[in-house]
Amino acid sequence: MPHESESAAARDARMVAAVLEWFAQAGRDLPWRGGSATPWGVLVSEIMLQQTPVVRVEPVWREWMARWPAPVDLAAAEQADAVRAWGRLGYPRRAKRLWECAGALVDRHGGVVPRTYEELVALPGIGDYTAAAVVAFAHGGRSVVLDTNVRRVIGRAWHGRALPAAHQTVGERAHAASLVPRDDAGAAEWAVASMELGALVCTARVARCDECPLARECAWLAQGRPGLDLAPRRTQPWHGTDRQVRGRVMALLRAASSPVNVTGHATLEDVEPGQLDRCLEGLLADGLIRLDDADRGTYTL
DNA sequence: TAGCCGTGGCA
DNA sequence: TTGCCAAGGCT
Repeated sequence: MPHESESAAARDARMVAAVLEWFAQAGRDLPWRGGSATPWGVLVSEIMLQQTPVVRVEPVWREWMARWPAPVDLAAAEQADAVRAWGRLGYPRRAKRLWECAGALVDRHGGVVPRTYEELVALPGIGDYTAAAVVAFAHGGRSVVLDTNVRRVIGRAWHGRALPAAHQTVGERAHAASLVPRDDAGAAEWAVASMELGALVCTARVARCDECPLARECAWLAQGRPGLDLAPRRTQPWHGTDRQVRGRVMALLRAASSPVNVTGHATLEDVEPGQLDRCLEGLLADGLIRLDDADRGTYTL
């Protein structure tokens, strides 16, 4: 092996070790961490945490765990109850898919959360990240957990890039995989520690480099932290969009205990009829709402 | 494969 | 105040 490769590998190992050491003293004590939660609890937390901050997830997660402590419990519930209990976490399709996931766990896996990436990624609502996360955090197994936090940490510290590209590349994934410790426990620790570093220190907007265990080695910091302001992020439109109207319809139906005449409802008077109809069609197609009475125009979850 | 899908807090 | 963005997945 060439001397350069040995040196790079040693440097990688040193940086990984520094992140693990940092996490041991700075990591948060979250209820789904540290082996105190069941694999099902970990899975539920991962779905809830998709694009949603920890502080908003935690109370809802506790309610779900008390109400549906195992997949079989959620599978026996009504989809509408799952969507309602999802509350305002956002992306209610996640609630529907999690409910479907519980059913699939009962049907295909005897009500048990499987241990392999391949089995997990085949379940509703579980993609590459979540499957890898459940392998690591629910079962202590080795996987390549590559979320936006880990991508940002690696991109900055190793490559001097302010923010990750919109999509993963083969090369990026290969490099991330090469950094994962060989042993199961070390791999799982690296996953949670590198994610935590991205969540608490190496954040997207205000990086706290003075607190970072990688500050001495960080390529991005060494270059003067370039490229943060001109970051080409696609701005998410919101006001007046279908997305907003869908959210308002869902909020209305979540709060209702009986079917609601949505198109005639006072709180939606400002919405163009055409847009409201389009959103209702979309929600019906997504299986998030049901038409109760076509003549009266009433809907339910 | 871009585009789409909620929500709320913060700089 | 408002744009940014937070542990993605699906089509």
